[in-house]
Amino acid sequence: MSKSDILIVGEHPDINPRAQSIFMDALNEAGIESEDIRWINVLRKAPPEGKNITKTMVKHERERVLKKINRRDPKYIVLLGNNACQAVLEKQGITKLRGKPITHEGRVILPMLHPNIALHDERRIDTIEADAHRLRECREFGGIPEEKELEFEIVDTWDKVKAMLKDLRGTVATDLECTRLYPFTTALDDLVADGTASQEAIKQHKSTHNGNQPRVVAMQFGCRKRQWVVPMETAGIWSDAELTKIVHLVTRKLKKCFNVFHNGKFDALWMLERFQVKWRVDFDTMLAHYLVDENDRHGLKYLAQKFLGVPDWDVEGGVKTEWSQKNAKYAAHDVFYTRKLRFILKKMLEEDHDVKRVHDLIMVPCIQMFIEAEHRGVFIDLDKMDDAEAYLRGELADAQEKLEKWGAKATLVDKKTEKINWGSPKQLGHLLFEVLKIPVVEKTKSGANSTSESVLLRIDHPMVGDLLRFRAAQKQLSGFIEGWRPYLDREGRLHPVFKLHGTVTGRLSCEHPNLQQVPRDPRIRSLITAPEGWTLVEMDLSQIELRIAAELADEHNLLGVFHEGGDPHWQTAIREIERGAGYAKEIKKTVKLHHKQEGKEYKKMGYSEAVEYILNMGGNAATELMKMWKEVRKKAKAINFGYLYGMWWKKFKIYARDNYGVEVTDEEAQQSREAFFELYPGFPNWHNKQRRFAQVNGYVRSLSGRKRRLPAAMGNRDSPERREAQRQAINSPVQSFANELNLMAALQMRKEFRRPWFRLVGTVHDAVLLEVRNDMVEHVHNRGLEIMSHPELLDDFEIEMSVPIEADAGIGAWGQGKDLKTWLKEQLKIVEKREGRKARSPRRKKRVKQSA
DNA sequence: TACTGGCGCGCG
DNA sequence: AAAGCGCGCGCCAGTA
Repeated sequence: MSKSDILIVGEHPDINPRAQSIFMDALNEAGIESEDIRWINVLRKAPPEGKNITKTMVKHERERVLKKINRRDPKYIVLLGNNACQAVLEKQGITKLRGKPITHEGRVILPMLHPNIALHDERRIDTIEADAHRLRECREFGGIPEEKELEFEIVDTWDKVKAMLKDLRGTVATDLECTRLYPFTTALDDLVADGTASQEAIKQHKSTHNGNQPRVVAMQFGCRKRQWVVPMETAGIWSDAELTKIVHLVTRKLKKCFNVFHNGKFDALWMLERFQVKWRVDFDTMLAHYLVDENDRHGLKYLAQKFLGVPDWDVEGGVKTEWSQKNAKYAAHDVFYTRKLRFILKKMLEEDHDVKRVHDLIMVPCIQMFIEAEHRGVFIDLDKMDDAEAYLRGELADAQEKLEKWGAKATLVDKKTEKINWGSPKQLGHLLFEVLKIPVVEKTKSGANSTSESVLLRIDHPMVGDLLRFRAAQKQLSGFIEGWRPYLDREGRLHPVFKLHGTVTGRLSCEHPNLQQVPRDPRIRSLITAPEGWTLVEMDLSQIELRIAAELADEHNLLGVFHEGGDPHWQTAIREIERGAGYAKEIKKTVKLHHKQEGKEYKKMGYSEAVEYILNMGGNAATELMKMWKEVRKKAKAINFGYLYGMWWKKFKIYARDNYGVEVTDEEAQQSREAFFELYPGFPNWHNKQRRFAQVNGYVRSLSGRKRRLPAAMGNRDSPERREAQRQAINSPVQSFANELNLMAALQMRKEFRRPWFRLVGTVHDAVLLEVRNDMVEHVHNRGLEIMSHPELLDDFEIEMSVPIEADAGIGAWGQGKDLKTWLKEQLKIVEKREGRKARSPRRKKRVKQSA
């Protein structure tokens, strides 16, 4: 290693001395001395006080800097900050470039953060130190460090195919490179491919799919000694027929291997979609790490860095989506390290048997289940979707037109259209609070005048209604009509992706699009349904979190309510209303209607008597008579959950104001909270127990044994952070186990019900969404509800619950599901109609008759 | 021109 | 002193 072989390219000579010493310290730490380096700057002088360095300033210096570099002829160049990158590489984006050495004209160039940034944010020192370390590695290696054990073959001849197949045994790590993330060919893909897509559609396609068609670029396998990289669909090396052959040969061999993936659901789903083969995932390094540390990140590169301390092998985005030698090398790294990680994570997982059981009995089986669910997707009623779109566009235009009258007064206008942007909180705030001089109600965290819904509702101005209509229509249109279009396949199905590692509690998250946030508004929710001959069935665990909380806290009163088949949310609903003295008229009216319905004579009764009466009726009966009760119960549910998980009375005040329109006094709010805990005195004890446990141990567990690590809950010093962690210690086991029950039931249904007539298409935390062939609806309904209320996996986990678990089912378009009796009656009618029209079609007739 | 953070809001 | 939890996504605005 020769001295002075490193050239630092700084911004200008007047570097802040502290920044300079941070940088030099980092270098020294990494074993690089000051005599090893020389220094030049992009600018010869610092810019005048208060002036920033501009792109053009840098441009002018570029040539001089390059000349200087050539004269000094260093082996290694460090670029400090964005301006140095701009000057030398003509590239920007230091956060992406940093830490990744590149070779150029025989020199190694390493972009780093400018040490100035550490003056504002101390945490950046770590990054600077890491990059200094990378510089040392480059210097020791004499170039960009490479994995020495890596030995990959590009499989481009039949001889290599043979050799590869022979090598596929034991533990094999498998991975794919693809042109994009979404494997399904969409209707939009077709339009783009045949050139009939509109400009707008092309733009949409570009932003969701990078403008690519779904193709597999490479398929790679990490074996004991070698990595095999097969060029795939976009490479042009193998014909389609040859690829099919290779894929089938490989698939057959993999059946006998121990198959390791990093996020195997992704790869197996792609192979199922593109080549119709089923791959089994035996171990998933991403999921394993998720269970070992749910708070950390789980990316492959990150884990390789963390556990193996290897250099970053990442490449620019474009390389991953196109076949090339560089792509092959990158691909080989992926499987090489995935295979290495498997052995480390296996050990870590085995350190905790309870967590491992969650992995083995729930998470890994879920991989297979969700591959199928995502492959099937959810069916969309496209005609109805068009109707919904037309309605929403009308609504939006109408609201906007009515708003313009007020917008004309605003001075802040869009320069092009000279109109206010009603979707901009900033412009709207300017209009409301400065032009129209409406008193400010609330500030946002960052100090802006809030224009949130709860604020608008408290403003007395004629435009509020139209503003809310505008926002509602805009939200539904952009989120669920336009937002869904890029994902609709040729059959009109969406294929949401479920992330098994998406949350810290063990719940799943969902994206592309998110099925778990579809509005309950029937205009949107009922767009999700099933195709001809099939029916959508939703089953949900009723009041499951409350039941689990009752169980965990051993809360006798609440347990009692559940054993008697009561409805705690309804109780809270009526009691809280009573407190707020609202809805007296409605309560009496409902009671009267109920008498009429029952054929009983209504005798005048007092308010408190009516309250008792309506309590006994139950929420469902009340909702049948007056629809508003459903909404009231829903709000009460939020209050129950709020208190259960540590909500304070001040927030209840806000909640009562925003949801009931009632201004509650401090005393009343405090009473409300006290009443909840008087009603359920077991909860405070349980809260303390959870807080104490988390404080001592730094984690909590759900009934299944899944861990939620809460380091912030530890220690003796009270702080907002510790409080937050303690509330999480209360909520987490409940949320976690509710989800696990749901998954257990889903897994069992998949096991018991046969593919030709049953498909699980999604889950929503405490509910499953199923597609069932019409003739099997009754069976799935009856057996499915049994499974939901006691999945057999509970026994494998040795969990015994004293609280009864109950499930409900809705049959038909999502959110408009009917009970079994109603649905069967309707089916009979449909069949009769069909028989009247034509005497043929005996098969379908028979099926439905069987079920009826 | 492309990314990031904050906000607001959809769901459980 | 201050106190429900867990998500994803569209949009805006600021910044690179």
